[in-house]
Amino acid sequence: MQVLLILNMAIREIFARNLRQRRKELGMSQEELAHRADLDRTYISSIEHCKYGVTIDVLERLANELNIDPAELLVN
Amino acid sequence: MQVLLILNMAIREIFARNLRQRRKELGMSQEELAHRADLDRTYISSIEHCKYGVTIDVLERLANELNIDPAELLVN
DNA sequence: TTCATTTGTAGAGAATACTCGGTGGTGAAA
DNA sequence: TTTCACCACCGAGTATTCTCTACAAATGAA
Repeated sequence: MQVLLILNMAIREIFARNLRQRRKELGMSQEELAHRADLDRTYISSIEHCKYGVTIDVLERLANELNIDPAELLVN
Repeated sequence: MQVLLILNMAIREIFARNLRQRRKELGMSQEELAHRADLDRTYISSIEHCKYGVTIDVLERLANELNIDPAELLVN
């Protein structure tokens, strides 16, 4: 049952969870990540709350600053 | 040299190449893929030509119809 | 060649991503 | 308590994605 729930998790949630987790792993604030990826601070907060479906361009910039492969941010 | 070029390929191009390759592997037309993913046909053509940076929501729907993991469409 | 299928491209409009300025809340340290 | 760093959220505006219609070029089979 738990498995099914995880498998059905929408991609926004997967991305949000991976983003926040990786950001915290690096001890980086939303503000710092936003600045480095040339994005707005409030936008980082928004996507970590699944408010928007980010474009792959933004995903790439975030992955670059998080020293992670873009695809990694989408794996469940 | 070839390696550097591939590594520097923008994510739109990586996605475009993977999408077209996987679609053709399944013998699926742009029209059929568009219909199944509930997208416009001309839009499929556009993204295979890197005209837009797709959202992860669209990426997910395409991956679903191509029987592939969303992350796979972003691996180089 | 001829016909059918598929694909490329352009333009206009609707939908949504993304920016920007501000307000307030939480928890930890002084 | 006060201060500070970090975060959630709210409009409102700008930029871009995505839809739709139309037409033309390419491709392949008969």
